[in-house]
Amino acid sequence: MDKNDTYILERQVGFVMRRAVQRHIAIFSALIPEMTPTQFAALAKLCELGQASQNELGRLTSMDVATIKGVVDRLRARELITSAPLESDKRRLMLAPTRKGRAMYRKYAAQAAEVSRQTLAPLDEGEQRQLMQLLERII
Amino acid sequence: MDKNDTYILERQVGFVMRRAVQRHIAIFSALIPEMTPTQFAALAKLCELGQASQNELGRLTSMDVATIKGVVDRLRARELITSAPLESDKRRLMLAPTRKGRAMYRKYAAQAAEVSRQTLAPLDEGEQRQLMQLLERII
DNA sequence: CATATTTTGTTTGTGTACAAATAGACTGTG
DNA sequence: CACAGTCTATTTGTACACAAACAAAATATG
Repeated sequence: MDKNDTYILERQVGFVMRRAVQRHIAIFSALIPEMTPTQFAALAKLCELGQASQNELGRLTSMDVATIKGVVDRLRARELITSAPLESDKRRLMLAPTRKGRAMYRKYAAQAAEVSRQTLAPLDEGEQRQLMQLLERII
Repeated sequence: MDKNDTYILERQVGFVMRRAVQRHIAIFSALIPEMTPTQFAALAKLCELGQASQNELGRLTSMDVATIKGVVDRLRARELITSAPLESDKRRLMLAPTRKGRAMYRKYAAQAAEVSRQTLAPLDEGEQRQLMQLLERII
């Protein structure tokens, strides 16, 4: 078998990305132990929108229906968001942040930006921009 | 609030990486529906090593003790690997691929490389190298 | 040698992540 | 209006991922 034919785990994008995500999550949970990146993403997007249906929020945060349900359930259990069926379309579950949810978001938005900063810290500014642009193109 | 102070979910590395990983996993499961990326990683590394303890394999594939246990359990249930306590160190559980496991690895190694190729397909060769190098630096 | 520490593995609990099946509500078209 | 197709949400099952607590075995150190 030729050396170049060999499958080298460490050189596969999937493996490297998985490790980079692991490091990112570790940084996140060190800086923001109160919630997970996923929960913060959902809360942040909902605060940005003011309100949204569960499905909508899932699409905008790239979570599938089952995943967003779990995240929403946990945010609601902590009283960070509310949910109520929409009168004009009884299929839809409208979500909105509570005052507590907004406060939580405001409290951690700067920290969350710091998480991104620390994650990218090994790179200079130009490299950071490059990485982001390259990543966006393989989504 | 200044516009530059606003936390924009879509511009955070964590979010973009999460989406890139999602796409990668989708490509993987389309090309190799028989196993998950994680399972393939463990099998590939074990085939490369010939044998390893569960702990060792976990470290080399970046899986924590609980995760590698689950992955090993599932690979063993499918008779792709065997496990046996080591006589000279009864704490350690030595793993080795079965003939079936090696065959599985050989069968899909090329496909797995193709997964990486398709994941990076939107980029030209230079950009692919760049992305890999940048990712490796933020691990 | 005796015991403190480290290493390896297991278990439990929580939280993503997705597929597939189901149910109820809406919409479009005949 | 009827009803086929679509949309939203839920449920179930499987698979990572990690923290924390535990047990057993090995190693280090006094």
